[in-house]
Amino acid sequence: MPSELALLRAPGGEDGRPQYLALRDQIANAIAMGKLAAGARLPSERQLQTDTGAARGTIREALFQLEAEGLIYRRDRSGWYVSPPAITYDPTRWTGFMAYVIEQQRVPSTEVLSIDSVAASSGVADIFRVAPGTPLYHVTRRRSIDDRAVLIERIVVDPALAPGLERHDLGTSLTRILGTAYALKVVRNRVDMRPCALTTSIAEMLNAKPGTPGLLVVRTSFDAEGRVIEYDHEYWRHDAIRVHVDLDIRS
Amino acid sequence: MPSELALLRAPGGEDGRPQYLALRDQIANAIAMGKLAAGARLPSERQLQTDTGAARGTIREALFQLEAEGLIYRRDRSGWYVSPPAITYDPTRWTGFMAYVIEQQRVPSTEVLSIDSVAASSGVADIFRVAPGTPLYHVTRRRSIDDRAVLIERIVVDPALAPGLERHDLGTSLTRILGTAYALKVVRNRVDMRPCALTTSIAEMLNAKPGTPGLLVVRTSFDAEGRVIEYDHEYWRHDAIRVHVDLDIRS
DNA sequence: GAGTGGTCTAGACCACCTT
DNA sequence: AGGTGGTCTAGACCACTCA
Repeated sequence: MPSELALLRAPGGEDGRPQYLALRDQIANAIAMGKLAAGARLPSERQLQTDTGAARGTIREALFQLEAEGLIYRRDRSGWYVSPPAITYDPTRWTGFMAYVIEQQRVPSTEVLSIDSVAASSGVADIFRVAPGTPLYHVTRRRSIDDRAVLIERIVVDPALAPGLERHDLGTSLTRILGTAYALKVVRNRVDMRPCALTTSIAEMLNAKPGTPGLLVVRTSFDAEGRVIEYDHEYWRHDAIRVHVDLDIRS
Repeated sequence: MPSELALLRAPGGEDGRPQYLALRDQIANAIAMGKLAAGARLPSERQLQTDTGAARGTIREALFQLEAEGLIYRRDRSGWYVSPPAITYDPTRWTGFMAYVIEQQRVPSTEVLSIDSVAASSGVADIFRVAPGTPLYHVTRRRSIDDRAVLIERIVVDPALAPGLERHDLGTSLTRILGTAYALKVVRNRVDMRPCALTTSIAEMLNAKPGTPGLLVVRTSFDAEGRVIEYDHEYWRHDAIRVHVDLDIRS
């Protein structure tokens, strides 16, 4: 049974254009035309093989290409799916993930994967201005948009500033908890971003294949006294985020 | 003749770890230990085949993985090379590419690939607040760090604000030319960033393979009157850039 | 012209997800 | 249990780079 996608034998080869790019174009078009909606599942690789007559490796190259462009993603060993639109992230207006996503008419959710007390390594101790070995909270959370897991974050918080943090519901907004329960108000954010590949451990938690392209966001939040309130590593699926900054130039 | 890298037969397979990840680790280690310096060329894929006994496809998977992580890059049909360190880009302190790179002890260069007058499409006309069809300058440049091409940019400028722009040397800092020759001072920057894949035309100009991971930076610069001074699309090699923002939260 | 990566084929077996 | 993607092999020919 041919797939509903009406794929032609990929015409590449004769002209200079590689076959896998021709197939990429067909699928990209199907997405652009709305024949494949966001979240829809693509035909299986073997189905695409019989549809197009190409070898499986060629099919997969086309899929990898689309993945790199952020048009599709995979759930490990389950299938390929059309990526939903990305969320816009603005570090200058940071009010927390939940508020952010809701503002963009999407449905956020947060799961706490673990919360531990870990002795500060020398690097982290430096950032928090505490002695190496000082116990710090490590909170690991998974955040989803419309039920698709899009990021894993590892947050470090100083228990001296937020004693008993583990007794709060960390499945909501940590920024709000720190503000209301501990009167810690963020007045300055330092944000670093860079493309990366998801490591095996992170990829597992995102139900992705290790090596999937990602974006690493490192956020350091300070209060008015210059103390570090949160030190946060966020590993995003690269197709889920878009960064937007709008600001006056410092003189 | 074995390569100088002393690669073992990749041990994967017996344990759960895939062979290509084991090979990835060996190469990543060689880079971390300094056995492969930044800019150094890796052994050829066929050399790695004979070194490790793995099939070429497996070798290439390891290389793709390292590429996604930003550790290595390829020059199309020439070979694989160790990536130099990334440049840190701070949109809040934007003073122009040249100044930026020099500040980080690297050597920048800029080539003008083309400069044309193009009728404004409706989208661009909107941004510049001119009638669609109004002629606008389109400048395409290639910028390199230490002689490695790292980004292609396409800048749009309104000739009404900068008449005769094409008669200036655009191989230097456009920001400076606009400031000194036209008294156009940027006071506000809007920056959008997102991971992308390099299209065929961009990839060609960067001497990269189409589909190579990249980062797209869209920058819109305004002057004190709110006029758009520059509208700029920058396509970066993803391993060449790191974004850093440090700011006070707006209340 | 020799060597490089780029593309492509046609198989195979596996771990895991799904039903 | 059947189907999915994940991994791997062993070839082949091509376009292009580089010396």
